[in-house]
Amino acid sequence: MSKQELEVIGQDATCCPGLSAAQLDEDQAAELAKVFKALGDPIRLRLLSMIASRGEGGEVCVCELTPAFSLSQPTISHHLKLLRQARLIDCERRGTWVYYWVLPGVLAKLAAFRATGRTAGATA
Amino acid sequence: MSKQELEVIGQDATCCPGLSAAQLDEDQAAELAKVFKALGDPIRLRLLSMIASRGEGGEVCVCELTPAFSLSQPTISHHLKLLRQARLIDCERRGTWVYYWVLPGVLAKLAAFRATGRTAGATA
DNA sequence: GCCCTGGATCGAAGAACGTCAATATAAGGC
DNA sequence: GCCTTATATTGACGTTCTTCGATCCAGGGC
Repeated sequence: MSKQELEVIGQDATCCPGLSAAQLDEDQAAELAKVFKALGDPIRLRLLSMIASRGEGGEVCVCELTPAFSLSQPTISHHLKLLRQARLIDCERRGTWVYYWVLPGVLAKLAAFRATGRTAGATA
Repeated sequence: MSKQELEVIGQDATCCPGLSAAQLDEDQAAELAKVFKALGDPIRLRLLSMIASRGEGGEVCVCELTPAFSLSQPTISHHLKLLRQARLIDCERRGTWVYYWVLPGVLAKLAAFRATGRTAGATA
């Protein structure tokens, strides 16, 4: 099923016809914009990158993330919350610590957007 | 050369190892965030979608874009400027009218980011 | 029970953003 | 030259974002 997406993405010279296939309606644009907005901050991008660096099924403790930035602990916690609200990551408390991991779904939808111009009307 | 990227993107179940390959440093994150921020607004997404709907080499006149939204003409002009500053589109004046088209480069970089975790240190 | 530690939440301050009306600029027609 | 049309720029206003210090909550050890 991902075959068609692959082909379109593969053509660097014609990368945009993906976008073109169908124009975004207002609802699709609003939903997509939320995700892009969540990614539109360097701190959040680095947080996501650090969490994703553990690979499939990997987790990172907040106690590893916070000291990696010269920002206060509440600020990091706030950015993690925004990433969670964008359904890009999720977390679980285990004992004293909280662990975060990446949710692949929404990122996959972004790729689908580029490839087909649609949001693959999944989970919302 | 896009072969490897294709493979990674194709695996929905393991969509994130792409991100994982290399962690973003501050500069990469800042540059990427600019693009995501430009995409993080529903109006700009729809503008980009409308322009991209003309396909490779296609153009759209501003006089077609502006009436598609219930926003003032200066506001649309402002959003187009932001998309231009993010190197997502470019424009040219021909007579009285101005025509916009999509620049494939940066969008391709976004795909590369998802696929390899790097920004393919290209133009900007 | 009390204390300590790791994280989240609250509330406020400043910066950035989206929008508009007004104005400026560019090009064409007279 | 002047007038009109299409687009960009300016300046202002309200909203949203980012950040912080202060505080709260959850869990573990005593």
